Amino acid sequence: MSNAIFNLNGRVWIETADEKILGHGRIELLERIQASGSIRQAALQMKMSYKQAWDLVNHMNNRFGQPLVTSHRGGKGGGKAIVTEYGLKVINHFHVLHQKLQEFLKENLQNLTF
Amino acid sequence: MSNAIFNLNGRVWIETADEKILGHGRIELLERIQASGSIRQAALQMKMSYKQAWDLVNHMNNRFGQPLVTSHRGGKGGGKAIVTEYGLKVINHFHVLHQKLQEFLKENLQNLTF
DNA sequence: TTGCGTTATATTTTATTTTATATAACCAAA
DNA sequence: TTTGGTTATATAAAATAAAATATAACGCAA
Repeated sequence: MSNAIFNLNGRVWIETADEKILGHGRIELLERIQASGSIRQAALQMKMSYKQAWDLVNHMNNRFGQPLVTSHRGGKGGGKAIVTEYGLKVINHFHVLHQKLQEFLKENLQNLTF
Repeated sequence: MSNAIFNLNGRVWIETADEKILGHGRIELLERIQASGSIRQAALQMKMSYKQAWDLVNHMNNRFGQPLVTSHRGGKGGGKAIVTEYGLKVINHFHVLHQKLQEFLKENLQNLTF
């Protein structure tokens, strides 16, 4: 039977020896960049500052061996950002992990006795 | 084969509809209170302020149906805090969850391809 | 060549969180 | 009855984090 009061939740993330480099929030950011073609639009959608979004993208690009996002300024629309093939692969990979975790959480919620 | 650069990590926690009420850090706090018999000593060990530790304990006691920690001031040693039977049960339960998550993480690290 | 909307970056300001400080209440034991 | 070390609580100070602001660079399109 399920527990009506408490819920079991969780997160997974990718880290190096000393820092987190990819998790739930960054994945959402990547997806919104992919959908909008713009770091700024993605930031607005997630109610974060452009600076914060740019820092996150920059950090990911630095930590992974190759860029997950490439960007250009000027031109039609003022500029653009796209998620690379590698970035898309990372997103998909993370989705699988996330899905598996949801199953894990669902299974273990059943056993909660408090 | 395992991945030499990246690691997969994660956490689980108990929450109500609107807030987290028990996770990794609070469990460690409970354990240290149990071991030392003191909120203050537990806080010192975890390098957090007494206030922060007390707030966490108070929050847990409020959110769960019954207290996980009971405390008394004055007397021998100046006062004391103990983890209730219910609290001990919660700790053990969380340990099982944590252990299962570690296995989950270990299994899925194998599949990391980036 | 001018304007547009974005990327990229630095700096300042504001807000939030954390830590420090102070103080009262408490009670067993000396 | 005094001491000691803790619980419990409030307030002030300090440290961090977040947000706002400003500005240059950019290149396509009108």
